[in-house]
This record gives sequence, C-alpha cells and structure tokens, in this order.
Amino acid sequence: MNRLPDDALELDRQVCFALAVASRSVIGVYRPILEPLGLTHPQYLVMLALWGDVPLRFREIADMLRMDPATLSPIVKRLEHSGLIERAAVDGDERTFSLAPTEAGLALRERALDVPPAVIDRLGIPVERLMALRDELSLVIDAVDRPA
Amino acid sequence: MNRLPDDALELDRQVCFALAVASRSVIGVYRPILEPLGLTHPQYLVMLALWGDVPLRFREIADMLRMDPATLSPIVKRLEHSGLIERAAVDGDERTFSLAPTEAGLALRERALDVPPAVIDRLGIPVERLMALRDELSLVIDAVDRPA
DNA sequence: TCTTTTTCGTTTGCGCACAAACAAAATACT
DNA sequence: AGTATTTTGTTTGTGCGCAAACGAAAAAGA
Repeated sequence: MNRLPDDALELDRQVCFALAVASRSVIGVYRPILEPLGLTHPQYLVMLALWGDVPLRFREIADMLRMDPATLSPIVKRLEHSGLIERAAVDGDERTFSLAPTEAGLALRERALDVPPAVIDRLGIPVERLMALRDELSLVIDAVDRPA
Repeated sequence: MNRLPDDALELDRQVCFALAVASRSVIGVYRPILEPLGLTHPQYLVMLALWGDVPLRFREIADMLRMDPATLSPIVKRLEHSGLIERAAVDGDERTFSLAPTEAGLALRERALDVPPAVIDRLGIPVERLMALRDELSLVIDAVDRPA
C-alpha cells in the first residue's frame, strides 16, 4: 500500500500540490474575466452572496464564504469604496451591520451573468463533470470541518 | 440544463467557491502539522521538490511548482535564511543558480516523513479517494493549461 | 563584431489569508 | 444593578500570489 515513507511523501506532493495549483489556476481563469468588472475573485464571491440574498450581516457573509473576519473586513471596505455595496445599521446591535448592493452593485449583476459561461467555456469541462468535482471537493471540506 | 442565468451564477458560486475553500482548508490542515518544522505550505512544497531531486535550478523549481518567479524568489530566500537550503553557481550561466538542501535541510526530511500520515489521518479520507481527487484536479489543471 | 532580442531572477505594489491583540457592545452571571 | 464573559468587527504583522517594471547576462541576428 502507501505506507512506505517515500511513496507517502510523493503522494502528498501530488495531492496537496494539485489542490493548490488547481485552485490558483481556476482563479487565474476568472481574473481576466472579472477584471473588466473591476472585481477580484474574493470580491466576486461577496457580490455573488449579496446578489442572492439581501441583506446579509457581516458575520453571515463571513460564515457563508468561510472567510476570516480579518480577511473579509478590508474586502468589504473596498467594495464600499467602489460604490457597489453599502452598509446599514442593524437595529438592536451596535456592533454589527448588514450589507446590500447599491444601485451600481445591482447593475453589475447583469454583466456578471456572462462570467460563468465564459469560465466554463474557457475550461472546456462539461457541466456535469464540474458538478462532480464540486461534490468531491465538498467531501474534502466536510472532512476538514469534522472535528479532529 | 444550466443555461439559465440564475442557475449558472449559482453553480459558479458552488464550483469556484468549493475549489477555493477546499484548497484553503487543506492547507489549513497542514499548517499546525508543518509549524513545528518551521515550514509554511509553499516552503514545504519547495523542500519536497529538493528532497526528491537535487540539484535543481531556480527556474526548474518554479516550473515544477507552477510558481511565479516573483513568488518563489522570497520563499527561497527565507529557506536559505533558515539554513535549510543553499544556492550554488551554475557553470556557464551567471544569471541563474541551483539549489540543494543543506545538512539541516536533509535532516528535516526525516521529520517530514510524518507529515503525510498526519494529514491523511486528520482528513480521514481513503488513500484511493485522494488519488482519485488528484486525478480529477489534474484534469482541471490541464484544462487551464490548454491554450484558450 | 556589434546590435537586438530573449531569458533570468529581483524588486515593488496591491490584494488576499490568517494569527494575535484590541476595543466596544451585548449577554450572562451574581 | 454591577461585574464578568462572550460576541463582533477592526487593526497589525507576516507570508503568499501575481502583474509590471527593472537590470544583467546569454543568445540570436545582422
């Protein structure tokens, strides 16, 4: 089996490495497609969340995207500064706030509709295969979430 | 099918998102395991490369790891500063150099042999499933590599 | 040979990821 | 009520990822 040290190191190199490279590669596919929209990939994910459900609290977005608050905070600020989203007070809690797209943010959604087809076309991978990949990745994510 | 804009955006959110989250999650699994070795994940990948094959030129490592030279350059410097690797001149080309583990770098390999089992144990995913995932990810990487 | 182009690694700048330390507000406890 | 604890978002520091501009050396072309 794969108990031999050398083989283990080799497999390790392949798996963790493939995951990291695939992630960077696919994000790299998005980059030129998102660039005209003025969005980075993480910013795109935040907008996707807010295009689907509004309003969302800061904490809710962080949880949905599995993003550290310390990471999300500056991203939200940039999106605000870009005029794509704006924050609103949440009654009864001065600590948090909710977020929603602005007029411009909603308008951007129309242009964003072209993004997924462009990415899928660029990848040239059948949709059902992408869904299988998503399921496979979900297993990994769940495995990590499972308490040690 | 998946031609409807809303569904496309939804699938997009799921796939690109799952890939990014899975990558970060798995690297997060490595973090506490690599921390005692004084390595980050990218640094670990460089060491893996040099534990398998020496000497390697800077450019060769960058190609193997699909890493931008601008990204690899500071990583190499940190590994040098940690005393784990050292550079040697390549005869006939003053621009580049080769890299190889130092004594300490080779010694670290022994401790690194425990890393893959620890990761696999933490994930709790069968090895054959990991290999399947690796193959699936390779397809994605190849798809991106395929010229548009 | 001399010039032009290509290849190399580095540096700078910007954004993201994450740990750690913080400050302020809400909640729980006594 | 008054204190302690928890929750929430921000800030700071370090490292990675990538584009762009750079300087130097090698290779190609004239």
